[in-house]
Amino acid sequence: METGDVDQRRLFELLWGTPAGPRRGPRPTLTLAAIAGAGIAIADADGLEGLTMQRVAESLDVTKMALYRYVPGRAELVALMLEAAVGEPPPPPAGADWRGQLDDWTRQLFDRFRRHPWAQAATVGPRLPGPNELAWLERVVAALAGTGLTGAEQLDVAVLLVGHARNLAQHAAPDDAPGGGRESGFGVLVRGREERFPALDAALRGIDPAAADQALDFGLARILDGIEALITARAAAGPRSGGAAERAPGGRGE
Amino acid sequence: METGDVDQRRLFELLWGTPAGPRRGPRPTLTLAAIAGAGIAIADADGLEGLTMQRVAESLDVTKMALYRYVPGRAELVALMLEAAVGEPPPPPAGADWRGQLDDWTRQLFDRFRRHPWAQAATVGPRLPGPNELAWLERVVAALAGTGLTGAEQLDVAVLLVGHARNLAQHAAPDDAPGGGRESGFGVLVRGREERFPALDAALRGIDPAAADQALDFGLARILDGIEALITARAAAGPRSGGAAERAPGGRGE
DNA sequence: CGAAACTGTGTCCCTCGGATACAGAGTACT
DNA sequence: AGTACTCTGTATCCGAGGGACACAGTTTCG
Repeated sequence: METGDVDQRRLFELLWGTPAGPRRGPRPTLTLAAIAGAGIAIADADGLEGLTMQRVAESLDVTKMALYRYVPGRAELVALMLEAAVGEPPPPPAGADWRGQLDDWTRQLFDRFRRHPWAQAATVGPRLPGPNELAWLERVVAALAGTGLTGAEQLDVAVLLVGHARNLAQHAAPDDAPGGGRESGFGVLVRGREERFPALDAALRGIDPAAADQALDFGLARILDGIEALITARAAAGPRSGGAAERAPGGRGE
Repeated sequence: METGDVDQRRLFELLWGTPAGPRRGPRPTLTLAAIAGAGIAIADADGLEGLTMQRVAESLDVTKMALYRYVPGRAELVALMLEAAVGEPPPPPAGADWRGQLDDWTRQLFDRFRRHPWAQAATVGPRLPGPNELAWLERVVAALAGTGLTGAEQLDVAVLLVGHARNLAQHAAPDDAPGGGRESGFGVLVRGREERFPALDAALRGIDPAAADQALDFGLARILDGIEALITARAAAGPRSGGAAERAPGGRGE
């Protein structure tokens, strides 16, 4: 499993190509969308390691090899599943400023990741993004237009938010830890080793098991606060004509 | 490959257990550390999908099945490799405040991830952390002790920073994109579809290819700014006795 | 010195991704 | 209409890889 060899050219055609005109032979019984959908259903239930060409084929009432008429291999199938699973980005909330838009955007993306835990594993390493994925990105950059951030910074914000949504979805994926307190996860590991992890022990002691798992909110608020600080500082410092204001000199932001 | 079935009990023993006393039979020719090291070398070179029990065994001059005397299976081997690859956390920079400590911490972790690209894929989904991993976490929480943040918030900061380091390592892993501009990555996809991704196109146009890939710095600065804002606000609002100040009410902070 | 326990090995099996060759179906051209 | 071409789904086969199992050799304890 996990051959990893992706046929970039074929995959590009699958993700970005047009449906192609009328062919000559017998008409296909399957569609890319149907195959991706079947794959998603399986991966949602049993994870990526439960996704086999055999099972996808069975769920579509065809032979395993029939799938290879549509998809070059497993890796490309996963890429198609990912593109279908993220779907089109939702419309931005009406009348929201950049912060409201990004807040909503991140939560929506988080939700997508939570619904498809396998998407975590499918988004490791450099890969070819699909139209939907790029459309999500477009939303972030569009929301930040006119804030005074440079193009590079706008993309960096997108990377930052995607990362946060992705990561938090991972941590809270199947809500395996009912309480976030000392009883679950790290708690049982720290117990009995308090002298080795004193700070962790102290931190875990003062946790309300009910009000935990707000890591998404917390991190998102911090990130947006940091961006807001940069935007206001940038606006106060030099409200130049909104032209070719490039990456501000000075290495590490601020 | 990627069986995914992890023997939690055995793995816990491997990660946290003591080396055990003298046994009876012939003394083992291998060590867990040696096996993990061999695995790391292979995965560093060819990625996780290049890591097979066969190859690990060959590089240690034993049979494949000999490995199973030490490690329950491939999944557990990867967990051991991860624990060994992250290693012990570096000592905090002398005389640094919480911000300096966290900044250094994140960059060090980023470096670890960059050195072992497979660690990305090995850290998806909930898993049992090892002593080293917990020691890294301890450092963050220790750095934040006395800042007025609650225990839960301190852990949330750790999650946030780990996520950022992990994500950025992924994006810039093998510096495949020499320039970050319109020529690489998204650039070629946006070109010719400017009407579909107008904001992306505008953002990509104004990018200095040389000064790109500062996403780590940018995101980290934003995150730390956000945390700093919270800390100062918390200190200004109510400098109570540093006792049981729990999660501040108000849902989405700020 | 024998028994027990542990190590490394050889062999076997199953699953899974993928290549290849073939038979049928539908379309385009004469 | 008929024929040739092309595309679809299939059956068969292969190799790689993870892991079970039984066996032989080795070391230590009673």
